[in-house]
Amino acid sequence: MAEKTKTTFAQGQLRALVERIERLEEEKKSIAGDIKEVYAEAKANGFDTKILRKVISLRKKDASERQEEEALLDVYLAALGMPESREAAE
Amino acid sequence: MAEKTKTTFAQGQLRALVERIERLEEEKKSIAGDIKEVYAEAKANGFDTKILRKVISLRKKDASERQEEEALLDVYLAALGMPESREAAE
Amino acid sequence: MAEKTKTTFAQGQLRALVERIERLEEEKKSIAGDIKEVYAEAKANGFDTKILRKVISLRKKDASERQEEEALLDVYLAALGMPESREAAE
Amino acid sequence: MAEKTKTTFAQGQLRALVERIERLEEEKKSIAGDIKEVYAEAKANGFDTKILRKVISLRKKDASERQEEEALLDVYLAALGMPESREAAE
DNA sequence: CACTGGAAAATGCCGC
DNA sequence: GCGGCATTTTCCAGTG
Repeated sequence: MAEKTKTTFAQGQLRALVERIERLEEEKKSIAGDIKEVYAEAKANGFDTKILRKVISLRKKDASERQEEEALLDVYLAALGMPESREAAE
Repeated sequence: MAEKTKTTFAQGQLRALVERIERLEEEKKSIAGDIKEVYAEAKANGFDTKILRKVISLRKKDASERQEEEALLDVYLAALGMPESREAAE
Repeated sequence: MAEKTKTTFAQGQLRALVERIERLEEEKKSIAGDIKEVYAEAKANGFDTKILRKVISLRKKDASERQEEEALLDVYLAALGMPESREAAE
Repeated sequence: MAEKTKTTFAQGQLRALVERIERLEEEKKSIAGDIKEVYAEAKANGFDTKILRKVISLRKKDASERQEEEALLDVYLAALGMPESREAAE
């Protein structure tokens, strides 16, 4: 029966998708826990975690800003017909 | 010079902490990307991602509800002066 | 001078917005204080505030669960191509 | 029956407390909604709400607190060899 | 007074 | 591109 086969197949697929997602979210959560532990350790060593978080977020911002610059640079280089020129600059 | 040694040590510690955190956040982000990919794949196979997300969140909610029930039980037991009664249930 | 006028106008607007927001946050804070007082009064009358808080949060959760169910229903109806079917139920 | 009277009284009290708290939380929520509206209006008038929020939160913090945080942040950033990183962040 | 847990705020993400 | 929603992060009050 074609319909049933299709439905069954879709069910199996769905099940597999849900499992994969839940597995990945599990991993993500676990890593989040690890991060928390590192902050706890930092605090135990006398660091101010609030400031530490700010430091991390500043560095993140710097990085993404740099990425933007690089993306823009790529656009300019591409416009000049020099698409791979800046590979070496990394 | 003791002070300088201490400062240097703290610097090294800070550096190490920042690196560990950033490494872990990298991993977390990568997994988030994987999850996104699974949703994309689901969509490509004809699944409605909005519903799929609902399914995932419902299952998550069921899990947290169970936890909430246990927390409530703890509160009630504590209120009855039986703080450790359900230790064994863990 | 058009530019200055525009700038001045924007300044006045900004000032007004900030004042309105700060005023509202003041009110919000005041109400939070009232809530605190009610809990204090409850405690003075022999109620266990921890349990009281649980009760409140459970009732809140029940409410949001109802909403969640309706949202889920919407998603399903939409998936079945019946986007406005339950408008009347609001 | 004294016990029953006491219990009934407590029930009525509890009910009243719960209602008062829920009423206040309702008001609080309503004001939060008003605040959201003001931000929406600000955005509609061309203001960057993200910056606007930052303005509000800066005004909330008192000056000396801000100075302390900034000083400590500078120390951390200097330890990481990023002395100028936070110029732009404010 | 430090810690934990829960509320509020902020950010990011998805679909339209 | 934006508005709304969900997640994440931050903050704060209560507790021991």
